[in-house]
Amino acid sequence: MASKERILRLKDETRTNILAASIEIVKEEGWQALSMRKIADKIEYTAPIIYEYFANKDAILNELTRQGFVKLGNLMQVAISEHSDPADQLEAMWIAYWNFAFAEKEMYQVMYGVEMNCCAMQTMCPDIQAPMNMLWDKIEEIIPVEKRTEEYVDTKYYTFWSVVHGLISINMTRKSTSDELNKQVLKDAITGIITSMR
Amino acid sequence: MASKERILRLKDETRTNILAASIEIVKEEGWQALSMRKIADKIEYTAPIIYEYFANKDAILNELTRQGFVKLGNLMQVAISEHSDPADQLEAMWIAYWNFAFAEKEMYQVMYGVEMNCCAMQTMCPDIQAPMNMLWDKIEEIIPVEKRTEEYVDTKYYTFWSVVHGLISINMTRKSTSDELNKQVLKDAITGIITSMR
DNA sequence: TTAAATAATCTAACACTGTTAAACAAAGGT
DNA sequence: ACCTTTGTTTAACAGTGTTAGATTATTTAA
Repeated sequence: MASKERILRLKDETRTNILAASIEIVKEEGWQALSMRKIADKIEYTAPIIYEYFANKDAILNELTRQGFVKLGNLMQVAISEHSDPADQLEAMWIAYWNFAFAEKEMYQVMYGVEMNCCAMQTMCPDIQAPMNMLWDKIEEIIPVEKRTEEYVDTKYYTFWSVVHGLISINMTRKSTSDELNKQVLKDAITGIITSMR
Repeated sequence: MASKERILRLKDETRTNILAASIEIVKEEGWQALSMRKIADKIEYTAPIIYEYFANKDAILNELTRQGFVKLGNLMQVAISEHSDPADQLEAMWIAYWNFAFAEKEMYQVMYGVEMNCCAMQTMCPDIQAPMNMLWDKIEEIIPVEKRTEEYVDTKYYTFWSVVHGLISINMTRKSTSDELNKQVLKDAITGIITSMR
């Protein structure tokens, strides 16, 4: 009966292998170069076998996206743990967000890219919502009680996200801009919004 | 000898038809549904003749992108002409940018989408640079002379763009946010940056 | 007007893509 | 040993961008 477990473990392993191979290809050649046959080649199987583990290609991308959000959430957790002042924590969280975007560039593109299938976003599984909630909660914490309405927190959250995400996407298409300029704008924007909301 | 001109006019016409058909398909089914055979169907030809007018599919997308930037530039020109105060002009320009993004959603995605081929951006033909220059110049105009260094203008330009583009992309993936909230954040951000830079 | 040359257009194919159905092989249980 | 289930592959379909060759239509020259 233990062989059942071994086989389940093996199945799980090739599932993991599929995802690992996918992420490898995406990192090497960009996510538009990801093909079922290329994945199959890398895990030394033929393409149809992948459909035993994932419904289709989108399901693979969805899973990668989910894992990306989990990773981002963990990085934010670390950022929080390294500071005590809420404002410092929030800043560290956004910088973690920024660093993640460039450390896992292709990942970020799949996670936030305009081109992604919108259905994935509508599902909005908890893992995907987690980083957003972490930021939302921290923003709420910083805003003084007398201003703290849901709408106000929302506004600030979207302002933050817009600035950071906008800056990231602009830097992904045009790499010409200097890193100092970027960090300058980023830090300025973050501290600006933080001071403005308390 | 006038027949030569007629023929050239006809050639130009089918070139225009190809672009018109493309934009139609893109608007109807999104830019990922654009295929050479679908274009050919729409202009009542077969696929290979498109290659008489465009080197490949990317060339078509590039041309559409160029035309998008031209259109955006014109809209900005109108925005300028409708105000006299530079700060009002700049605000109107960004709002024109915002409106363009949603009026020509697919266009904007092709123009600024993270997924686009980066080579198109490296070429950076004048038409593509035009709207950027218009904004840059207007920002420069508003900044008082004592602060007016190239780096400072750059910083402000990128801050603007980040906020607006970020807000746009976020709203393109998630439509849930209320329009009032968006306009609020947009106007707040624009006036905020404007007051901060003079 | 007819013949040759040129231009315009299409057919067919190649090498890909995601995806599915059917065939096959290997293992397990009875 | 047989049957069933599971894992895996082969072959195919419909679609993609793109190109070479054949075909048709038009213009030019004799």
